[in-house]
Amino acid sequence: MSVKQRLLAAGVTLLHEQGLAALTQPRIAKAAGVSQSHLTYYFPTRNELLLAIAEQSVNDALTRQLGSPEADPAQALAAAMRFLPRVRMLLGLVAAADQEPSLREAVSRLVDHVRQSIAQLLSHLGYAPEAPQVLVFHAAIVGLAVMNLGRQSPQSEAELAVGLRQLLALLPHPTAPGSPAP
Amino acid sequence: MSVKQRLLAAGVTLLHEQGLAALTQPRIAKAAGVSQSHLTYYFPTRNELLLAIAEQSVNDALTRQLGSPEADPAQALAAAMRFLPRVRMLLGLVAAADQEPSLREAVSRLVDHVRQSIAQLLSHLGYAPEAPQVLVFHAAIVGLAVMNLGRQSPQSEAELAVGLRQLLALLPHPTAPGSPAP
DNA sequence: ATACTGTTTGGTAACTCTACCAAGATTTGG
DNA sequence: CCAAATCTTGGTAGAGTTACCAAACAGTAT
Repeated sequence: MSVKQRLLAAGVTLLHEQGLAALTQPRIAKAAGVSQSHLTYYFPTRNELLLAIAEQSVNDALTRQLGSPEADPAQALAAAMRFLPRVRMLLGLVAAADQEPSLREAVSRLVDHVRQSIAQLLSHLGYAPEAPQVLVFHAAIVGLAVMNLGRQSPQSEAELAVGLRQLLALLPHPTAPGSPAP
Repeated sequence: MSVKQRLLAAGVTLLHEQGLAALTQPRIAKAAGVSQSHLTYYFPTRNELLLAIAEQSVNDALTRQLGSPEADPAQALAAAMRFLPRVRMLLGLVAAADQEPSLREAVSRLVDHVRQSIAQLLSHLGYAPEAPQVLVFHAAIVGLAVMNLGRQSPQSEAELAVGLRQLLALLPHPTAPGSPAP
């Protein structure tokens, strides 16, 4: 494993576990087992580092998400919302992109990919939603996950399940697999 | 206006315009026109300061939101999603609460209040949604706003309008249609 | 061997941030 | 009017951060 990969892996882990504020050069370098000054050899500025970590994190999440054919897609969605490290990572990404316009393209790609996999998941469930429905489905999942991260209470946990159930109820017939859309 | 109020107002402004990372004692003190050391007189620790600013910000947003009987509630919702300073503030609050459990109660109160006002807005529109529908409505609005903050692109702006329209279409018929569909 | 290229390290300058302290300035209560 | 409480400031210790630099190191081609 190259030093560069070790650095990126350490950065992703840090971003997952402690959020954007903990993503500093000394901590990443220490976690990767190299000197801090050596990190700047690979990533001269903090923005380059952040961009590389963001893309790595995005790729990780997508391959993990797309690479696993879930037994129950609805369960997979629920688990994804409950998985705080990823929500934390995404929140950090959004906050960083808000302040650093060069990151927004990466965020856009991530949003598109996630939405595509949500559409795929829904079609596996027997739904055939149109684009606007996938949009609100995606948005609602993001919103539920964010509101859970900020509260981390029994109530917010419960809302994840209730919200998901309600979302599925809003879509066209669940019991008719392969049902065509108008 | 007392010094304490000036400090809180400056903190809210900073949180709105530059996000959580910019919320430091020196900057708030400078914006409020007092010495930095004096800030610690009122707020000995950073967490106390952050909590006070968060609650002030929450109260501001709610009173402004609830205090104005909007001509068109749907327009108000669209405007709220597009208002980046508030989204930025909420994102910072969530991130802070994620790392600082003592903030989560304030976030919970905020979430409840916002959801209540959304329900009120929807009933003004002629809808009579049940609780789970308000939940997904709220979640979708949060998600749309967050995804827009992280991209700030023409596409994300467009999704705000499309998503809102789709959300309203998912709810039961308006019993008193005040405005014809565009 | 020698020169060249890329890797790695320790050290550090310059900056920012939080928290504290001693000492004035101002207001308030008796 | 005076004393006590409250407010306010400059200064600073100590920790953390980014970014840079000179120098040691390793491999590879000449």
